[in-house]
Amino acid sequence: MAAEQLAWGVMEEGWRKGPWTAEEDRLLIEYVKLHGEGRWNSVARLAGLKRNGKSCRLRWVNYLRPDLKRGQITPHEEKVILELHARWGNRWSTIARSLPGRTDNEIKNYWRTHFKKKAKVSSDNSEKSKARLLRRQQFQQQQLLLQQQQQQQQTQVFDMRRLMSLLEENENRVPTLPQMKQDASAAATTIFPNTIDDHHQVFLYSVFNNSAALPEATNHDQDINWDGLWNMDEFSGNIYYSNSANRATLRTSAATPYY
DNA sequence: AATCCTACCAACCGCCCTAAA
DNA sequence: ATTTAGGGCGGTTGGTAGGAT
Repeated sequence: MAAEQLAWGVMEEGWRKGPWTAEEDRLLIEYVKLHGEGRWNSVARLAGLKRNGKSCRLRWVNYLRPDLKRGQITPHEEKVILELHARWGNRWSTIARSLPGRTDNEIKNYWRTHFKKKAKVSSDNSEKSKARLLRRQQFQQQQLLLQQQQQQQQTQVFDMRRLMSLLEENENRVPTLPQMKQDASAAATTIFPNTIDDHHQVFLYSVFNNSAALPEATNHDQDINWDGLWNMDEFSGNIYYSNSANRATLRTSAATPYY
């Protein structure tokens, strides 16, 4: 192990590792000029570099390529990253294809440093979410009792404001899609025992369902509710995006009932 | 001034896929 | 049908810089 100790910038099995020197960069650039991209394992032999093919490819793709965009990620790029990550998850290369000049590595690093922490905070909040869910269930039971008392005198009033408050109370939870449908239906029948019909149920369900359509939802610069957004690891496949844009949509819908 | 902490990011690793031999 | 080389991808590591204590 003596001469091949695993440290930065030392030789391992004949290959140099660690940070690239300016001279190595120059040799690699020269190689690509002459031979084009590809055949990376030939670089060592043809360019006189003591780097393996993988290392050369990575250096070129992530750092030396002339079409790379330097500098800070712009707010617009950040928005694109957020939207595409919501859609694709950690498929960094797929996301990178939508951001010319940015590499998957760059985007991945950006994501981890800027947003991963929020995801952790969100995960820490999951216990609180469970407590909120319990309170919500209790609330629904109360509502059911209340509704039974009022049922006799209930008129055919479509009170969307009550629905709004119920939805807002639950804004941070992350239900599954079947739960969402069930909840929408339950909320509707709780509040509108006599009036709810298929038409209204379809509407209520679409309200919940629209909340999961992030690309449209985050095409706004409003404050995003990160708690709901970053919980994807824990709730893979059951993502619920809650943000002010959705609530704004809901308010609009409430003001203009959907018939 | 020294130490600690955090953000940033270049580079590596292991796994996987694909095409050619 | 199998093997192998080349390359892509996502996860992780470790060095560095700068700010906070």
